Amino acid sequence: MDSTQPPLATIQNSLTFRLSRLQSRLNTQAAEILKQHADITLTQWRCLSTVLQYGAQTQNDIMKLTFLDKAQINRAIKTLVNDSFASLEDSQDDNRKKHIIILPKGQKLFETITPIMSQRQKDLLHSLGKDEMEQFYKIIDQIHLNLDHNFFPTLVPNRDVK
Amino acid sequence: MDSTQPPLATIQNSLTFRLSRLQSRLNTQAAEILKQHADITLTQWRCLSTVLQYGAQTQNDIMKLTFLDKAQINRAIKTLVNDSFASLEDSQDDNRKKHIIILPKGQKLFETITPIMSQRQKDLLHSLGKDEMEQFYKIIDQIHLNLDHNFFPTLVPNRDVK
DNA sequence: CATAAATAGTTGACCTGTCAACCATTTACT
DNA sequence: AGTAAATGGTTGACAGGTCAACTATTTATG
Repeated sequence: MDSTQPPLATIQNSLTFRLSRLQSRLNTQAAEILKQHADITLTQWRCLSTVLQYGAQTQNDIMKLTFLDKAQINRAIKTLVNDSFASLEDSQDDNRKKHIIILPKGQKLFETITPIMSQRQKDLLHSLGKDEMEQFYKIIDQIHLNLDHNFFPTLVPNRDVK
Repeated sequence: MDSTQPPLATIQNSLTFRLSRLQSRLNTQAAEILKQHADITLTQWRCLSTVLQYGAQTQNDIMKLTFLDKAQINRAIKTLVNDSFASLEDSQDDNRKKHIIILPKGQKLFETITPIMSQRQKDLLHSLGKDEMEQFYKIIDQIHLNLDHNFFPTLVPNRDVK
């Protein structure tokens, strides 16, 4: 391979590749920010803010809202409870459900981190126009739709290579 | 939480959240496709195609091109070698380097999978115009730049919450 | 030339995400 | 009412990604 300049322009044409790289950097950064201000993971943060911002009351609510894995949610909540950010209480109407109560410590954390995360998002989108951003979201949605719509007729079970 | 319709519109406004969800779905799908046609992981596939498409000759080349973790690359290559998709030979000029040689089995796999992956990408971008796509890539690049440019002055070491 | 620094690769430990199985409870069905 | 199915939550096992330490070799520096 030529050591002067790798053909980044070409390899980075792969959509999935580019997204995965961006995603990985964003995750690392978010995790750093969280670790810096309190010892909580990104998943824990997402659970906490889903409860406080979007009114999720149970693990199942969080699941529906975030599409995170329910095992992951369960463990994140367990840790939040362990660290006194939250507590669980049995539901009256349905004994399977457990209501997630955010304790003062969790509230305080939320209030500290939220503005930081908002600012981060602003900075990430720095220099992007409003319509560019909307365009971006629109495209993400479209890709989701394309995923839903079961394309890839050529990929359905077939002779394998192995 | 109201059981009728969760406020998806609001939570999904988070850039990182949306990207992470999209990314996770894309990964799952790619992994399925690969598993279906041969037992190789997404990382292994990326290593293989980086060698064959972009002329990477060493693990380090792959690293520079893909930004994958070098431990991850090392183990992926090890497995590819184990499964006779590739082999390693010591470099003449530099005894630290090991040249990655793709064996016929690896070549054949590459030739089988490549058109499938290309088609997949086409399908994912189905109904997106060329300029929309370019716009999309442009925005991804801009976010990368914003990440590089060390924003978040408010986030530098500070009083913590803990 | 000798030492220090950089580079390529390797490994172990750990952490996160994912999958499937499972229990308890509730709901739907006959 | 009694059984089957669905739901909410819990757990164990495992694959994947990440981090840091380490070896061996090469390059840079005084």
